Amino acid sequence: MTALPNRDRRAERREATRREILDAAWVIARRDGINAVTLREVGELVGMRAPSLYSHFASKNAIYDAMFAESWREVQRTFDEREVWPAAPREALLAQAEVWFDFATADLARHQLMNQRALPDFEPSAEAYAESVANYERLSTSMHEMGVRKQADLDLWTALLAGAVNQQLANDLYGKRWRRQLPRLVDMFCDEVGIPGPPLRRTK
Amino acid sequence: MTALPNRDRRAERREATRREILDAAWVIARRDGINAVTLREVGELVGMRAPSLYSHFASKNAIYDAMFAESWREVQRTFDEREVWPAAPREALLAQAEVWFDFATADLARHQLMNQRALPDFEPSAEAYAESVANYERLSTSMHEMGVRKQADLDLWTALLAGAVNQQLANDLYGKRWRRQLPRLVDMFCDEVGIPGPPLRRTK
DNA sequence: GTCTATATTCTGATAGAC
DNA sequence: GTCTATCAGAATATAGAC
Repeated sequence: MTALPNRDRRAERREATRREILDAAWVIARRDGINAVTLREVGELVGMRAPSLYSHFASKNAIYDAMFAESWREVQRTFDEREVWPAAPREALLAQAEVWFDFATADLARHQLMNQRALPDFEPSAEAYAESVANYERLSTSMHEMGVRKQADLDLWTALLAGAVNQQLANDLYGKRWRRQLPRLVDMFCDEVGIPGPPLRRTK
Repeated sequence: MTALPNRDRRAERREATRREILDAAWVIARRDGINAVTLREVGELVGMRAPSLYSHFASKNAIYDAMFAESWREVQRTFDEREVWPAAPREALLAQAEVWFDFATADLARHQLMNQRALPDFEPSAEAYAESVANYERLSTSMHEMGVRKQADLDLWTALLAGAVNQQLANDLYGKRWRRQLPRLVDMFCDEVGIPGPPLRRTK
């Protein structure tokens, strides 16, 4: 009985190539927009001809699908990586808002893929979409623990965050005009839904 | 001295054709997305071959440019058409918010053209962009009259509106989940920036 | 002002040799 | 798994006849 090696070098290599392909797609997306990714250029960046990509992804949309899924996993990871959150509820909410805001505004192409329907012929697969749902559930649970239990209150919170992100990306791509509003938005939200605690300092 | 006719029938006809072309482009955009407009299909809908469109528009982007400009003119017109606005400031703000919200959510393709960068190779001309600036100035003036004078306060207001619109379009396209939040958002805003008046009824 | 014909270029995807 | 060759089709835009 010969023991198999406990590392599958072939699978590792294969996974590394998929990684390279996705990285190349991200480079193009960040440079020219999420729409501008073409198989030819992805291939060029990884040193392959376009048809060879089909050995690793079933289609172009399969590449987008993997990008979509990994973006949402990255959100989760970004939240999980931070071990300490403020104890005071308003400070905690602000910290969460800032993490989400910074993530969303750090990469316009990613944001368009995740949150806007920028790709006419792309719809995430069920598996990829599940990553996004998982993130919403993390948010929902976290808010529930803070006492936000009504759907309408959660909707209010997502609207406040989406609005700040959206305005920042649309009107002040490299600035901080709407990021500065986050403490204010958190206070307004907390006052509205009855989360106690001393108000955060505000930017008036 | 022969009098010229006081109607230029040729110019009228020409303008009517431009109008038909734009209408056809809107039909396609609403059906398949703003990206999906092609000159072939626009031509088909107006009973022309694609190259003939070049007699009326210099390029495909010139069509998008006209669509962008007329969208913003339509916003202006929608606000101008309404003669009576509530006297109470909070009611007035709510009415304005609803008008904007309803306009923005009525047509996803139009919203993507106006407010998101859904078309990689399109940038509005200076003339078209001026229509959007004019709208912001109308908003700014109107808010100023209500006592909202700080840029940060105006930014707050645009973030609240953008957030509600964005969430509605992204997560509840045919519903009213975020439209119902408008009275609440108005009250929160007024409390925050010091606009007096009795609170609106809220949806909690 | 509309047409035909065409240039030019690009796209995602497949077949089959190696 | 990667290649070459190619398909099949789409796109915007231009030239020039009528």
